[in-house]
Formats: sequence, structure tokens, C-alpha cells
Amino acid sequence: MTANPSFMSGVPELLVLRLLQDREMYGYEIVAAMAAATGQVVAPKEGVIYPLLHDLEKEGLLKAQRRPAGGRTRVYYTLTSKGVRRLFDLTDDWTRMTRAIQHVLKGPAHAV
Amino acid sequence: MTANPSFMSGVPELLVLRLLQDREMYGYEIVAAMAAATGQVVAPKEGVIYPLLHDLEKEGLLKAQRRPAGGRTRVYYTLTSKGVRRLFDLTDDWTRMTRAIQHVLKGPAHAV
DNA sequence: TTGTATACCTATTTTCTCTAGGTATCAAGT
DNA sequence: ACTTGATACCTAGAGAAAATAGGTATACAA
Repeated sequence: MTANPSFMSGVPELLVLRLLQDREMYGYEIVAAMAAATGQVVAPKEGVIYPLLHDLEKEGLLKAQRRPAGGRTRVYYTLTSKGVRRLFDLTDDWTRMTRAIQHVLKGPAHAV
Repeated sequence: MTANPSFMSGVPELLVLRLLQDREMYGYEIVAAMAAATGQVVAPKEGVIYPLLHDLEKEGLLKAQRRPAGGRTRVYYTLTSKGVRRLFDLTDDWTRMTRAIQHVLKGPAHAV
């Protein structure tokens, strides 16, 4: 019973890092932004995003700062330089991976 | 400790189906063919491929036939019509998914 | 005051992949 | 004759990630 299609492994991490590259965001906002930016194609719920944010922070890829906003307290996340490096690495991996798969899907012309 | 990069979820299934679309193959052959076709980028070991083949057969996506070949017995797999349909569906999913992600990675021009 | 949206959180289950073995046959080398 | 390496099949257990399915609390509108 998968709400999202397959091929999701590592994708939430990649997209969280990419979204935070543009500007700081808080968790609830990231959930909505990811769904919007991908046209609902990649739309992990809070149960995926919050634990992921905590892990990325523990790894030193994100910096979190609680800040009051409109009566509430929000937790804003920004990329660390380590996070930026990870984003580059993951983007590379993703590109190599999708190129390789695309190649196979197109084949077997490549073998001829 | 991942031998393969991330973003792997569902990929072995997609590629097994795609490879078998071209011609029947046996398990050990598929392991080598997948590594070769992807330039070692996607190279799951036998411990991934064999259980996957058994699952796909149980689901009726593949048909298996044991056949002696060179003194040994090999298990050759072919796509069923259900398997062909699944390949189309997964290919669609994969295309939608990678397009959506590509879009986000390129952004935020898309939002402007 | 009842409901809905916002905003945070976590425990458990499920689903895959990965690791790390094991068995058996055959060909080639020593 | 013996060992090694390639071929060819298999599975059990560990590990990682996402999905599920909750829970808490505040603000605002009906």
C-alpha cells in the first residue's frame, strides 16, 4: 500500500536538501512545498519528513532554529556547508543513476 | 554500507522486467546483464535478484522454466502478458517521477 | 463550541535491499 | 588426484527507509 510510487529511496532527502538550498523553511512548510513542486508526484507525509529532518540535523547537514511566528513556534531549517556538499553528491548520484536506467529502458539499441 | 547508490527502490524490478522484454534469460545471466547494461551503476547481487525473480513469478509477471544447458540446469524466465503490463506501468511511474524531481532540481526558475 | 488548518512529534509496521553465507557442477591448472 | 575459479542456483538474517497511524497543542472561523 504505497501512497507514492516506487523509486522513492533517498528521494525525500534529496528534495529536502534542494528545497532548503533556495531558502530556509520549517517542516510543515516543506511537506507542502515538496508536494506542490512535484505536482503531487512526490508527496511524503509529516511522518516521513519530520524524522528525516531530525536525522539530517543530527548528521550536521541542517541547522535548526526554533522561532515564534504568528503565536506558534516554528522550527526553521537551513543548509550547513556540509549539507550543501551532500546535496551536490546526491544530485550527482541521482543523475548517474537515472541516466543509466534511461539507457537500459531505451535499449537494446545500445547493445547493437 | 550500501554497495549501490541510493534511489534504488523498485529499480531492480523495473530493470529485470525490461531486460526480459528483449529475450528470455536465467538468473545468473540477469545479474551480469544488469551490471553491464548500466555500466556497474546498478548492480544488485544474486541475493537481490533471485528472491525478486521468485516473487515476480509468484505474482504471475514471469514464467519460469528449468532447462538443462551445458550439463547444468538453468531456470529461464520470460515475461507474461501481465509482466508486460507491469513493465509499462512501472516505466510510466519512473518517467513521471524522474521528470518531477528533475524539475525541482533545476528550480526555482519554475516558480517564477 | 465545534471544526479545520496549522505545526510539531513518534512508535510500529512494512517493504526492500544488502550481506553473507551455503550447495553443486564443470573446466583448467598443478 | 586435487585444488581453484567460474558457473548457477538458493536462503536466512540484518539493516535502512518510507508508509501508516496515531498523538499534542494553538489559532481561527463558522
